[in-house]
Amino acid sequence: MVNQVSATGKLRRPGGRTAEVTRRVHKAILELLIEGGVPACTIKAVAERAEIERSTLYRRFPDKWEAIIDALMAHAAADVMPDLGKAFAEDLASVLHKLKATLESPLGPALVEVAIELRANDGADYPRAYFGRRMEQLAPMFEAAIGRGELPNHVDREALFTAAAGPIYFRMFIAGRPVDEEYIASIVSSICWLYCSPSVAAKLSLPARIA
Amino acid sequence: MVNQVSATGKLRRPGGRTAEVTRRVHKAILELLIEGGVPACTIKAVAERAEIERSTLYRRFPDKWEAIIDALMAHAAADVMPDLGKAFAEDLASVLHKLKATLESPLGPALVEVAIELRANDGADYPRAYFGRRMEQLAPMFEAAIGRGELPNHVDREALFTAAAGPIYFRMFIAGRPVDEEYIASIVSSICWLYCSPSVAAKLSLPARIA
DNA sequence: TAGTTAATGCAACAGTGTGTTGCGTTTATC
DNA sequence: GATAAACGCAACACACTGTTGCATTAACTA
Repeated sequence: MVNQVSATGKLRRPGGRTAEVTRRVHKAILELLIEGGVPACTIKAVAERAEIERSTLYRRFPDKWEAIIDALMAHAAADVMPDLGKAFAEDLASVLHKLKATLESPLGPALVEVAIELRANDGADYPRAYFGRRMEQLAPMFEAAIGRGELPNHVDREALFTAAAGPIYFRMFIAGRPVDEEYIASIVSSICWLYCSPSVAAKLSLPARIA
Repeated sequence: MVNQVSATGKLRRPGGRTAEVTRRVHKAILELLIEGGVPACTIKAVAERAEIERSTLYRRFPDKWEAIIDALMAHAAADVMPDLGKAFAEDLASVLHKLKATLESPLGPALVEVAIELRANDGADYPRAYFGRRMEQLAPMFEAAIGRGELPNHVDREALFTAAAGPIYFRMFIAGRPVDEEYIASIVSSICWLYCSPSVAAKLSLPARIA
């Protein structure tokens, strides 16, 4: 009788119309997040944009945050990283440029806001899952660098990426300052200086200890 | 007639009862943010906690975010940094431990949430102001380190602090992972390795290029 | 292909938070 | 002490959330 999904967490008729509804809901959520951020992404607005009923959304998701998570995880799963280049420094710069572009897009603040909101409420499950997905996507970059001998086999990938991406998030959202080419280049230099093998680091024109 | 403050931005009778109302509002906002984060910090709840009228809040602040900014800026202004030690690495570690404690407190997610929310809506004025205030508070630490010869005179203080604090924010809120003693120590080592003068860096037992 | 029922559409409802306004009262300032 | 700034009070309109009962459609399966 009750159409709730919470019991199993999965729909028992995932095909056809249901799949179409899911697709439209994801599309509507992402569009609304891009257009007006989380404040614009209300259940009512999502339902209208997706041309479905509000009650359908409430029967599918416990609250709007679960719906947003669903859409963002699907979006992340479909996302692809930049093509690999010839050197780790080059690849890392590409990844950070892509990150900058994402965070500067209207979807950027929404991504961060969702992570913060969910951490404050329901723990860190979503951030961990989202971050884990991102690390998986970065695996080819790390493996290529290790294959070239630029990074040691046992490099702490998460620590490296955190040291690279953390300052970008911080500078953009916490410090409220722009992230430009030069800043990204300085991050790449620092990371390589700290993590890459001596032969790679030696080639860097890093004005070390002077930043 | 209309009691609005938005025109000048300042109250024309800031003393006595008005000052008491301001004090109670700030106290109520911080308490509510600590107890239940931004979701708990509604205009209604603030008014009840501060034992004032809702309309008074609406006449003072354009919206609840302005009220929250007011309370957080006052809180930041009254905040003090840890006492200075004998070495820059020591001081930086103290600051990062304090940051970790703040971010792990119930007020932590609220601070980030406010920064994100405001950046998405009204630009980056508040994050810049808040960050600027924090940098001012860190000035003694930098000047002491420069005085000891540990940091060069022209060190980019904002870049240094961003490289130190950014990964902590990222690891805690974006990656959803805990920040422990060891991680802070590794950050301090990395920062000193990158920014401190060679004589200081030489003393560090940083497992460089191995993380 | 037909039957079962999961999934959705529809409509009404209660509850809560936001933001505004008019008017009377208190009190800070000169 | 006079003036009006600031506040208290009360009522209002509006938007979003979340729920529920019943009708309708259509996805699965036997």
